[in-house]
Amino acid sequence: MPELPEVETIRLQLNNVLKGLKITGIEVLTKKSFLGDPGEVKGKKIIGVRRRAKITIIEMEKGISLAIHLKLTGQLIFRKGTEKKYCEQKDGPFAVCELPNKFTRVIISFNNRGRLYFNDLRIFGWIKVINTSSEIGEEKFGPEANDKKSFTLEYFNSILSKTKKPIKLIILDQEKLAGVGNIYANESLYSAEILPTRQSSFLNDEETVKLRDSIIKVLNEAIKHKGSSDRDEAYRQISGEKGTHQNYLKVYGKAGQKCSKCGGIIKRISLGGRGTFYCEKCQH
DNA sequence: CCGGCATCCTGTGTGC
DNA sequence: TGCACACAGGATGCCG
Repeated sequence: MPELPEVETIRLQLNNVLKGLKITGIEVLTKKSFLGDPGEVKGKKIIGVRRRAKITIIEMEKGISLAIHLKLTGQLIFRKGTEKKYCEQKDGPFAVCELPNKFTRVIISFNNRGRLYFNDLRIFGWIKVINTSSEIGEEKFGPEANDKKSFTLEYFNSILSKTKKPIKLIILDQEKLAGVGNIYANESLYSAEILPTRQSSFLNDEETVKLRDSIIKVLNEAIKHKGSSDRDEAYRQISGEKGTHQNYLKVYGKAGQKCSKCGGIIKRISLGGRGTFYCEKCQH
């Protein structure tokens, strides 16, 4: 679920509330969800929270970090015993009125009585104690997709020219471009008016420029709107509130509806085993 | 090396 | 109402 904009929103908010705190305890409720020794981080002070691709990295003193991947259904909810809890959605697996809940896998406690709840319905996500960034394969990731300085046009041209794969699969490949997931791959291609199935090496110069601009623009817009909580509404900000960018999506999950630009019908196909949405009329 | 598929899990929605 | 099946935002590992 969470892609770059959602993880970036969480990172920013966690950085605000966790910086300077000490970890006082780690409770692992589901073994598969926590990799490494919880004792290694106990008592450590938090220096800051950063992000690489879709991984949140809580950096502590002595070069130790907690790397967190939310995969499809992970949530990170921060709460202090005293503060008013967010409670809008009472039912369903992603409601966070009462914590811990059935899907809470790890609870991290801090010296200000705050707690960070890692919830994950499908148990695909993980928290990992790391000493070096290579333990999460950081050096393998491509440039950050929302950063026009590292994601250059020259770089984009070079990776596209080398492959015959459909363009959507390339922008979803974290080793080529870091942070784009299924929602924003669909939205970016729509914005650039390019079909997801187009062969990468056949994009012309104009299309390549437009697609790069669209990816950067779409991701940064979504960050402004604090991410998308679509469909099952798993994604939450650290307060438990939903994001708002779902209200701005143009094609993702909209099969059968009218395109807002041209009135054409939004189609759904499967590409690389993932739901793929596009407007047949305005994407070429 | 590549594409395609199954896999890790649990839950919801749809159609018969 | 029951049941079977499709689908779900990610990423890896296996196969031929």
